[in-house]
Amino acid sequence: MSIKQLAEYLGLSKSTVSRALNGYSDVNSDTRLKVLEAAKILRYKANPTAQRLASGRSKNIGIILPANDRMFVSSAFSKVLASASELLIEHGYQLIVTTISSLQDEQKVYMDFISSGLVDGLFIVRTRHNDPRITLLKVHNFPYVCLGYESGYQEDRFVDVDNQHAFYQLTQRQINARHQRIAFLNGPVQLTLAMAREQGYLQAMREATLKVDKNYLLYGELTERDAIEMTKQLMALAVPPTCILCADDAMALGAIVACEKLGYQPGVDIAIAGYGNYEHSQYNKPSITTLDYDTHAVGEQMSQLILNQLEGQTFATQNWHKASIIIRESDLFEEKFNA
Amino acid sequence: MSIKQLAEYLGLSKSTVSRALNGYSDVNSDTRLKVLEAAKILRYKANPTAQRLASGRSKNIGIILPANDRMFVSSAFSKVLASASELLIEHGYQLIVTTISSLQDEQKVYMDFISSGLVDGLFIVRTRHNDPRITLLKVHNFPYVCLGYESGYQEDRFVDVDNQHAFYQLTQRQINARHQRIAFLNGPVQLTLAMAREQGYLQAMREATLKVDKNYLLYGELTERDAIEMTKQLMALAVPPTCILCADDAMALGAIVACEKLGYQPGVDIAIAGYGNYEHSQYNKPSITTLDYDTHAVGEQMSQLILNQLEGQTFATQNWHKASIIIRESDLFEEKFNA
DNA sequence: TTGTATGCGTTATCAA
DNA sequence: TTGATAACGCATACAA
Repeated sequence: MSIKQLAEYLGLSKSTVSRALNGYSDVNSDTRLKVLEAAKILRYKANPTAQRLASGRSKNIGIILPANDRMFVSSAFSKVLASASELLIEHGYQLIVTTISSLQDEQKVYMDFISSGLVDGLFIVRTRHNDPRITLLKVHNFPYVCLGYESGYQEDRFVDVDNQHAFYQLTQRQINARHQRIAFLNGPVQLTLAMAREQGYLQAMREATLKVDKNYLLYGELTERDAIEMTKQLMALAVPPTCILCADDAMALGAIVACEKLGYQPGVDIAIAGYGNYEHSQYNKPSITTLDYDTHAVGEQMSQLILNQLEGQTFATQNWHKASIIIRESDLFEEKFNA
Repeated sequence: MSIKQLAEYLGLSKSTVSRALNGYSDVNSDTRLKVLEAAKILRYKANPTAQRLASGRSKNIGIILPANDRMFVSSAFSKVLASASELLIEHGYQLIVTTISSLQDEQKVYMDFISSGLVDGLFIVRTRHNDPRITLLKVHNFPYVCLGYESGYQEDRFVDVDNQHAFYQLTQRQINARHQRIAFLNGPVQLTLAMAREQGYLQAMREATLKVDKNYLLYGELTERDAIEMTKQLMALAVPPTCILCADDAMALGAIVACEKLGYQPGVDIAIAGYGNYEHSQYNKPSITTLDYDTHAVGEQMSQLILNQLEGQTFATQNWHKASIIIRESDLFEEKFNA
């Protein structure tokens, strides 16, 4: 069923049918009704590929994720994507996720993707310091929205959790609990989220005039495994910390496991907290104190921002989302910390 | 940079250039070299949309996932997808993931997807009894590969873990440990994976001439939450089980949490095991006895099967993959079980 | 071995 | 308000 057949059936020209279908004003309203009805009866569906070629637009938003074990695994991130997708669908767009393996050249993959006509816009996640992907998209004037922020980002092109404030709060909480030796297991240093979280941590420490031992600030992947290694290092120090903050809940779990193996009891001997409120955190023993944010709102916001660019929509933008502390067992404290 | 410009630059016709680029044999090898070189220099990239329209093929494999919280969250599944994607990329294909919300009509979404020309083939996951999606794809003669199996599936169109044998083994292990009252928290009954796992469980029980109390076989979503509810039911029975097998590790975690809340000590008072070897299972307290399979091989296999259909490739097919038990703490047993 | 011509299913431009 | 006609960028049957 092509537009040609539909036109023949109606005794009209392809162009008239096309205009009627696409809501153009210069078409007789009777004609439009007939066309619409016939389209319904004959179950006519425009071929998206042909539309794309002719119009230059695909109605797809893309996102490129690393094809490794952790591809989709952060449950918080999965929720963000799910709600981003739902809003797009409501507006006639589809989210399409594709993968990049570590063997592929990132710039080339992005370049191919945007020049393929497969997508009209891109979501960029895990933004990095001076992110080369953003440079590329800017150069080619390609619509995008970042999940992540760094100074210089345009207001209408990013959504982020206020990571700095989140970790500022989380650190203050430990300071109020009279911790003095607070370590921070951070994610990869080039990620903007890691930089922001670190800033929040440092700010709180500074304000409390607590010294940050260089050995207390470590970087690794956001995995249990790396956190275990880093925790071992921490606890082997001459003066180990009494509190370990982690860049996400996977690391917090790793820290807990490592501490226990070393004979410490998290939530009693040592305080540990994470970020992201991952599915598992509430069930862990001890349950993990964490930072929670509105994943639904973040996902929606990303879609709204890209639609603003693409469709001239005017969704009100709210770039920044707050994270709030969920107090659980892993950072309850005892007087002994202050010995 | 279109093929037309490239042809003009070379002083050749579009068709010759096209054939040279696409590896046709009826082109002079000198010409081909020139074309290839020029394409490289000028950074010519064929426009996929135009290719698709002209050839009717997209070089994309699609997969449609529910846009809900658990969309990507099983870590085992994420790994499967990652390696499926990697193999596809090696062969010039891309995996594209799109979502379906609970508000959308599934048949319509699948229909739109396959008639859009966006994908050449589809992966079907979470196969169901008499899956209507498969019926649809068969009717339209659209290439697909299932992750999941039910009697009647074609050999070259599915990959699956031998769920039945997996749970047969897992149940036997509990029987050998002299458990007599073994419950099974299963997934949604319409899923083929749930049916197969249940068969394995029943088979082992039957062979051991153990009676399966109807109250011991429950169905729910593969989530911690549902498992918690189901476990409460189980343990409230006049004669509660001494062992709870779960359809996946998320449920196993839920079962553990619920049992502890009720005063039981998993791994001591009660045995619990799961499936999938989720990231978290090894770190839980108690660590979770589970069934592990080669996610990498499964993902690769899916891609190979779809390429066999699409490209006339002849990858050797291995439909069935074995799961093996990883013994951990959650189902260690004590004599008291046999009181 | 190469080139010409046509088609893929739309949208968009311009006359009528 | 409608209809020819030309793109869109490529693939391909057929002719040369």
